[in-house]
Amino acid sequence: MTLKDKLLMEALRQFSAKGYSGTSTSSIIDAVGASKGGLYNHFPNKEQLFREALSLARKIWREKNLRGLDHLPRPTDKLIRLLENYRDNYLTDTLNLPGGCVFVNLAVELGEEFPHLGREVHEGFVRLRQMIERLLHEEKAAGTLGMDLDTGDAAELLFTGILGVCVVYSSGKSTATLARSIGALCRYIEKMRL
Amino acid sequence: MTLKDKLLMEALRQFSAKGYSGTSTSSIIDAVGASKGGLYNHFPNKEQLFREALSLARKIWREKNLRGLDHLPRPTDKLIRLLENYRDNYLTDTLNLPGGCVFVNLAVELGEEFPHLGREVHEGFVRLRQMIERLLHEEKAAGTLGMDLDTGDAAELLFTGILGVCVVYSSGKSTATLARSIGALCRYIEKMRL
DNA sequence: CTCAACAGACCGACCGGTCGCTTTGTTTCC
DNA sequence: GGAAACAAAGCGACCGGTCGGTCTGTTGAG
Repeated sequence: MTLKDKLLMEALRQFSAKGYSGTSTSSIIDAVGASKGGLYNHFPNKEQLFREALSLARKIWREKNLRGLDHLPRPTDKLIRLLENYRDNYLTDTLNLPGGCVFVNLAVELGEEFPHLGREVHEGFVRLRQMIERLLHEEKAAGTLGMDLDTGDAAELLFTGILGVCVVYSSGKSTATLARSIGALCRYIEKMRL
Repeated sequence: MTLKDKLLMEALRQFSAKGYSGTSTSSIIDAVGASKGGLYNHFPNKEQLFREALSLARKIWREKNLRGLDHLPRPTDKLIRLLENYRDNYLTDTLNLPGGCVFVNLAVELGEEFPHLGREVHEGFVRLRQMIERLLHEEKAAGTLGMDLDTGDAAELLFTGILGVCVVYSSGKSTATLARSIGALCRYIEKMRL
């Protein structure tokens, strides 16, 4: 693995756990046994290192959370799989994301210090919500979801629920609590099906 | 208002928006027109200033979110009122909490840098969840909630939903989205009632 | 006069970032 | 094939500036 990759992974680890301001370039360098010059050969400044670490985080998010969704024909099965992925592959990926979901953890700090990055993360949230609502809408159109269900409200519950789960897990790091929360969300989905 | 109070309020404002590491004592001092001596006359160090700002935040949380709950006899009405308070009095209190819910925003950063403070915040989360489940349990015991409802699962949905709402609002600061999310949670409560 | 409250100069440590140097790997020429 | 020439990667001392925190001096109320 190249130094750049090692620096990016370590940066993501530390940023996700300690925030942007709380992470110094020196501590990233020390952790991978590199030097200032080595880091600044690959990144013009700390902010760019952070941007690329966020890109890596987006890639990891997709790889972990969307895994196995395309095999499943039923939209609500995709949703349940997404939740299980959050529980089994994403949030508990202590190698890459020891601090939990970096987008949830840094949403605020970013919005204040780098408004543009904050907006990007916010748009990611919006897309997740839209994806959930689209899946619910698909299944409703297929007629297996109960005609009285408000897919917007249900999407809202699932979406905010997922983000809340990320907060609780980041705060307490309890896999038992994580499993209980994800389980409650999954059962909510199962109950809305006919 | 005394200098100490002004410093505490300003500290809470900045900590909630920029995090602990991202906020310097100097910027707090500048914002209230004070001096280093003035601040360190009242607080032995930055960490203690932060601890007392968190205590202030807990007081504000109770004042804003529990307002008017005791008049309401029906437990689920209390829950709906709590959600409305989050929407109308707490999250949108731009004077004290321009960054949104400080507990949600700092849950991660704290756990890593001040494990003890992180645990305190986490315990606050657990208490909120317990309060929600207790209210649901009360109403279920009163027989107006449907015997097949799993109060643990419902509490989980509402609890993680509230935290998720805090994240989204902190990230986007959209009152329209906030109203929609809170509305979805309220309708979820109303639907579970007989 | 006294003493707590406050102001602000000051301190060492650490921050993000630069720069000159060494090492390493690749290309080129014979 | 092998050595010279070059470019890129990596290193670490160093820079100005800011951090949290200290200390001395001033001030104003009782």
